[in-house]
Amino acid sequence: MLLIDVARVSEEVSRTSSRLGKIGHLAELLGRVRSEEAELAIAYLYGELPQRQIGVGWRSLQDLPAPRQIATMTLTRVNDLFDEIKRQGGAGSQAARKALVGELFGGLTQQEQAFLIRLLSGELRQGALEGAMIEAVAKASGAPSAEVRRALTLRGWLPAVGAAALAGGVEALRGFHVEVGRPVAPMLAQSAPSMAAALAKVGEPAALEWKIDGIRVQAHRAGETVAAFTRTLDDITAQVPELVEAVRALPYDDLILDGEVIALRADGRPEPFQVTASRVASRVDVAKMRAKTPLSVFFFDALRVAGRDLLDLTDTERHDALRAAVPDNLLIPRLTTGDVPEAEAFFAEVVRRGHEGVVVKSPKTPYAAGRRGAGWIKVKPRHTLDLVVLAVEWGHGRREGRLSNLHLGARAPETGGFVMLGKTFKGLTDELLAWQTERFLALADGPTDGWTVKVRPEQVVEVAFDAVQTSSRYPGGMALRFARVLRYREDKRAEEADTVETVRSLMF
DNA sequence: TTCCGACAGTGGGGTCGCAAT
DNA sequence: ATTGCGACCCCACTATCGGAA
Repeated sequence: MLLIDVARVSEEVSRTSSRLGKIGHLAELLGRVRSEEAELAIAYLYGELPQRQIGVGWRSLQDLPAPRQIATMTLTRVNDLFDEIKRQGGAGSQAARKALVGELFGGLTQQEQAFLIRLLSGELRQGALEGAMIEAVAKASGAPSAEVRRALTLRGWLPAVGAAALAGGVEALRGFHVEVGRPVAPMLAQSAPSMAAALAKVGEPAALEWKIDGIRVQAHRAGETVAAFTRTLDDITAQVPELVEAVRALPYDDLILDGEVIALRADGRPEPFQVTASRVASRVDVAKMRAKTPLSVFFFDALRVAGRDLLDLTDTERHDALRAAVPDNLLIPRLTTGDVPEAEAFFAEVVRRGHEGVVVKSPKTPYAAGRRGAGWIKVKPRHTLDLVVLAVEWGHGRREGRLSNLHLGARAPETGGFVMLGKTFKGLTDELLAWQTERFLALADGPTDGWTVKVRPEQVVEVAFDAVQTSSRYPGGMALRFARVLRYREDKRAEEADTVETVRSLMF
């Protein structure tokens, strides 16, 4: 199959607003792809590469050769070039990589180039990704989408599942099973603004668990072999020897457990997320890092114990199996209750201990792998500040032509100025986007680089955030984590905004 | 007919490792 | 030695479609 066929379908999908329409276009292409190229077609059409990454990002996609008129590039040839690009390494590799990227793009038409740029920069922006592709595979293969989802849960790579479905239908999908050593897409949590809201969503009684601010890890053990995978299924076994040792010491040798690794201080309180992230990301001298910043591991779910798959069991049943396999000191603290005051006391205690919040779990739900199911609801405390908008950036995509991303500043009374604490684009409705575009154009002040519009510091905005963290990027040495807009404060003047000192007092 | 679950999009700060400067 | 880039860790929130109620 030619790349142009895929690029054309992608464009068609972009133009179609109906979700069923998008699925139809995708399925139509899957219906005519040769089986050897099915995996490639599926991957490219939902924004993935079989290579996962090839070391080419937005910067490497500048200054591309002129397009050709005639489309001749096949999917197989694209894949071969991706392989070659990925293999480049060592001194001079950037030049070699650039040459290969040039060779690839020099063989493409305008439309194909545009498609590959979007694919490689991770922004397909066609309104259809994995969810739509699952349905398209189901439609093209004649298999129920639930079967496709199930196989995907167990295999973790949709192109492989899709190719199997297209070749062998439901029968082939049923051939996928849990394999120790191959990660399962982890279940994710929705969020709620309060414990009461979370309990109401779940329906009481619920299991409450500490939410600790570390790195999600899925641990596998087959015999004496242990492996650890992140949320995106990357193998980080080498970076977490503490986990490997802990799992190897368990009394079962055929296991898949779900948990979190985190760096704790000597007094048991959590280190800031940055410390845990630094430790887990370090690959060069793990032993040295470990001596300085040891990791603790805590488990909260079990997908397989003693060779028995637990995915379809209820939360309660899985937790019983977990407790049988893991000693108490490796378990995330948990309380089952339907009582709101009791739940709120639990929440307050978790926060008092310095942890991130609570996950409220429905006792009856199975492990909804890869989904943000209603079975898990996270609740976190929320801080707010009244800050001043210092500048605004033009938006992309559906926000094109709107001023979108706000630069936020706290008041610095001693200088009479403002200190930037970060940016946010979250929490804005279309109505608010329209309003702020007009408002900030009216406040525009000074030269613009065509991207960022500086404004007179007069507009106060109430911002919610999770924490203040140390920052080497911003002048105050601190930045907001997960900042989002709550509302504009038309009743407040900039001189009444929160100060840098107030923000500093919120750091831990 | 209305409601709500699932998805996709729009970007945020921080960290590491590597190659180029 | 420093800087830029790619990849990946954490992520919140809104709009939209279409099936559920």
